[in-house]
Amino acid sequence: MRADARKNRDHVLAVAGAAVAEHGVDVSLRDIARRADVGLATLLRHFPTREALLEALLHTSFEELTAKADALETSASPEDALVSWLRDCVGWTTEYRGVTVLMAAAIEDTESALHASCVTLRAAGARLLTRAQAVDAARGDIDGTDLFALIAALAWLGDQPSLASRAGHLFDVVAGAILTGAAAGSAVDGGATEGSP
Amino acid sequence: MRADARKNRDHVLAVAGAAVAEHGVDVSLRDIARRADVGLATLLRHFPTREALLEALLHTSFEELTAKADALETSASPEDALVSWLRDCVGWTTEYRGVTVLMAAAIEDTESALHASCVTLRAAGARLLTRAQAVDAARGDIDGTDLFALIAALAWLGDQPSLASRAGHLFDVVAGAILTGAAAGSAVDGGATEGSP
DNA sequence: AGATAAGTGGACCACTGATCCGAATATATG
DNA sequence: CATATATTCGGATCAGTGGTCCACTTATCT
Repeated sequence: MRADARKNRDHVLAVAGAAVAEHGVDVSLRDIARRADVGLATLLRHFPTREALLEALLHTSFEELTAKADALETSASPEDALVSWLRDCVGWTTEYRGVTVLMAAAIEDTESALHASCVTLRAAGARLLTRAQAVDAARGDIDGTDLFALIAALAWLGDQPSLASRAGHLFDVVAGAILTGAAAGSAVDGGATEGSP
Repeated sequence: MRADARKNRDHVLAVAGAAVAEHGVDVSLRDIARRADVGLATLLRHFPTREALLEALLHTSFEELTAKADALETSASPEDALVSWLRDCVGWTTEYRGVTVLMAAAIEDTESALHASCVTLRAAGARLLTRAQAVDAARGDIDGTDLFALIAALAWLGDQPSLASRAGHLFDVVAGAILTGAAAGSAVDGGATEGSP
């Protein structure tokens, strides 16, 4: 790649990061190009689709999450590791408003630029889940895809302005449903606001 | 309203129903107008926003769901009534792909044409929930909005092609989390496919 | 320095929801 | 039945979206 192209690419990526943080992943690509003083065509050549742009943007985040899963696998009890990692996953998505829908679509779309990252993430979660199931800390009738779906659903809740305030509490509820309950009381801090209609 | 206008309105509504059933709630309004042999402006005068069109389209469904809640309140045990109604709600949304996002946005947007219907639905669910909580059949730390959020999250799962296959099973998981567990085993048929990665 | 391959971005396309306004039309009145 | 009027209609238009094309510029290598 030519030096100026690399510079342009990096600059676009930096601007895109700011734009996504500000307006969510549905931000207009044309706006990003404008803010980067670059033609839309240039942006689209470096990143042919919105997914490709996001993949480049979120790549390190994905790696961090899978690394964290690996670390937790040896540093924490199976149930603590699982719940802690789930919390990290859901919490992470809040930084990228709207990314949940794209990830849900990508997990089965091998054409999507986000596909590989999503599959890796699911595998990392599946490892933690299996480990928890092995010691009967998590119910046995769910698999990695179920876990991925639950993460996505909880993350989606956090994306909805009207429901985001409940996301934290409902995370505890759902996490409690995943765990068998033996040690759930300590693993899940159910201290959220009591039901207040 | 003039007779021809009413006829036009009804015709548009019928066509919209077919279009939404076919392509989901994000179907192009222009397409609906075209299929109804009507100008886009005509459609938008009868239904100024997409929400308004959907409100007219889903009005009877909303009424049926709240009526069902009322009926269940006297015909079934608190836990059975709650779970059965939840299942109906989630199942209903599958007929209108994409409606979940709009409903989540409408529940707190008093300007939305769907606002009133969503609030009514939430209230119906809250009644069933309170009744179940009164006999300790449902956990006490969730309220009507939490329930609405959980329904929305499960419905959203059903909207995602890649995750829809898990929606049924995960409904059981989440329903089990709402119930206290005393009678959960019988109220929730956990017979879905075992985890098969 | 010149040849050549690579990168660029303005102009364009089809599409979206939304708005305007002259034309068509149903209804009410003479 | 004929005319007047108020209502409804829909094509034209606008700003916005993602995406594609291609003449032009520019960096790089010989």
